[in-house]
Amino acid sequence: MGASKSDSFSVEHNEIATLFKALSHPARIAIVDYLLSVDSCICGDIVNELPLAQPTVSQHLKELKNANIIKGSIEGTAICYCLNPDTMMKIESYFGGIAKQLKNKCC
Amino acid sequence: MGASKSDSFSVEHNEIATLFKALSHPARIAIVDYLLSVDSCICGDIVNELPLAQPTVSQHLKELKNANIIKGSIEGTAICYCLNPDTMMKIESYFGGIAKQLKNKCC
DNA sequence: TTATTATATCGTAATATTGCAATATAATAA
DNA sequence: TTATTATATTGCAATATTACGATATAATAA
Repeated sequence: MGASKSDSFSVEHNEIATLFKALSHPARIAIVDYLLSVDSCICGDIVNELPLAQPTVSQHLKELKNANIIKGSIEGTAICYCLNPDTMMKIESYFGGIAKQLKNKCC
Repeated sequence: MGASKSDSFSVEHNEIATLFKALSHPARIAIVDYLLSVDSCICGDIVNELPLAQPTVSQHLKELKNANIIKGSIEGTAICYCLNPDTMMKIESYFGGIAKQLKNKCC
């Protein structure tokens, strides 16, 4: 074995884990951070921001896009990426719920 | 190549990514969920809850412990695990900050 | 002491991720 | 049409993760 036994877990648990997996690499956190710091949506500038080759950045962007953390829209020759507020809010509310529950129970 | 180029990224970005990596597996999300649902802190019951062998669960618990997401205390022969509220609040505030910033900027 | 019970570690096979050079695709510009 | 520019995909090597049987450790019970 070696593959993750995702079938054995609930859809919800898999969804949350998939979301975190997309955010489990420093390059992808750096991309999210950069997209937050930029007023307008920037595309290939991300490649210049990161210490990684263009294909590697493209791969990371793809993973973020698959997880619905970012959205990309075509603008002429370039592609403009930005954060997806819906997904961010989803994660926030998940942890908001946990934080609320933790205030009552503790060991 | 193949290894993550963590040295090329900031300590902050690496820390957050490490935290999220600990939550990037459905089994570990299930553990967090279970610890939330249980009033008192439970130990080896986690093994019975999950569809995984004991060594595999132990390994997942170790990763959550290393990331400071859970804490373990010895209770006789057993070990009692519980969530670490500090780390949970840290994650909550990370997404809270993002949510706040996203309300102004959007594409 | 010798069980018993609970958890951790070792070793290893299967699989997944990371990174990049080379190349492909797609849209505009000349 | 042929560049040029921007991004995506392919293929592959290096490394990391996942899972578990076997075994080790640690604390109590008999």
